[in-house]
Amino acid sequence: MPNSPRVSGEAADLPAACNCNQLRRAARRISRYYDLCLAGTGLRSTQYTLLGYIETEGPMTMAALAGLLAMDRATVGHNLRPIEREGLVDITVNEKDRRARRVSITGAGRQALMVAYPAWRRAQADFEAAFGASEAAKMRDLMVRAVETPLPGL
Amino acid sequence: MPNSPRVSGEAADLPAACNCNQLRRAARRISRYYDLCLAGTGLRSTQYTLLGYIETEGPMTMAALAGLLAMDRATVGHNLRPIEREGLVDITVNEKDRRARRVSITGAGRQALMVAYPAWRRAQADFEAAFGASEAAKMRDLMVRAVETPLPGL
DNA sequence: CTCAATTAGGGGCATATGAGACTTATCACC
DNA sequence: GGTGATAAGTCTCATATGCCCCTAATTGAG
Repeated sequence: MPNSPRVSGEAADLPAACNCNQLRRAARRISRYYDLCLAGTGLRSTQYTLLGYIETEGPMTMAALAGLLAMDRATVGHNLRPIEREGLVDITVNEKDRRARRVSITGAGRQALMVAYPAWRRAQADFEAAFGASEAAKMRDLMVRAVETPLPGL
Repeated sequence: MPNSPRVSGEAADLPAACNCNQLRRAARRISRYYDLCLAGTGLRSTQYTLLGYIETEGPMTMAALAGLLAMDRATVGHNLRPIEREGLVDITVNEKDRRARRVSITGAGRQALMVAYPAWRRAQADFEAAFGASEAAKMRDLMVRAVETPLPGL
């Protein structure tokens, strides 16, 4: 067919030029590797990160967790469900402000974190060996700046 | 409590040092912004990207799409479902290799892409204005290299 | 003190993501 | 030309992600 209308000239390389697409592509691939390494520890990468923040920052509200993770409040609630069910975190009503919940890590949660730590270490080390440690540091810095970039309406 | 055992000394800043976490944090935030801009166009960012690849690269199998998107084959199948239902792509059996499916964009799919293009352009422009165009280019380059980094068992 | 605006979460919905087991089809080797 | 290995997709299941709308609680303006 002679007429397969393209969206536009500039759009021809859209996917490759799209910041969002490239970010998500890389996030998928790296997440798969970290999850592969974590397989068998009982924790997914999201859960490992969630527990890690609570462990290092101490008990906090879901909104605070959402801020740390650059995650929607509702998503935090959803993601806490499985690890609450397994007793890795406690969620209690904050008596000072009864709207809020206090999310804290349990002994079992710390245990799970310790068990998973070597697997995470392996993922981190493998990735940095292949990608380059300094490149990885550069990448993390860019990611932090991307998260902190103010965007209209967000 | 004096004894709140920490996982380990090195683990104290785990979440911030984790390549996977920082990548996902940024992907969440930037995705939210692109999706916010795309709201009302009828396409999510994933769907826009999927259609964009099919439009620019031409009809291909799900496995080929999975490769382009650094996405699991099953996930490609799932993500095609909504846009197939809405008639934006056609999925037909490849008669040369009856295991494979040929995924192609339809006229309605090109139309949807054209309608969403200004919104995508706005998201891209806004992000690069705030983050810096050269930083964005640097980021995309790092993301491509991350995807192409060989990892054991992946 | 009162009431509107705001904030914290929950519930429902839809898409996004990938593992694992399975089905079907192709290919390579003998 | 069988036959075992491999490849493409699907189905099921569980988690991940974020929207909207809702309720409850707090805060602020007057």
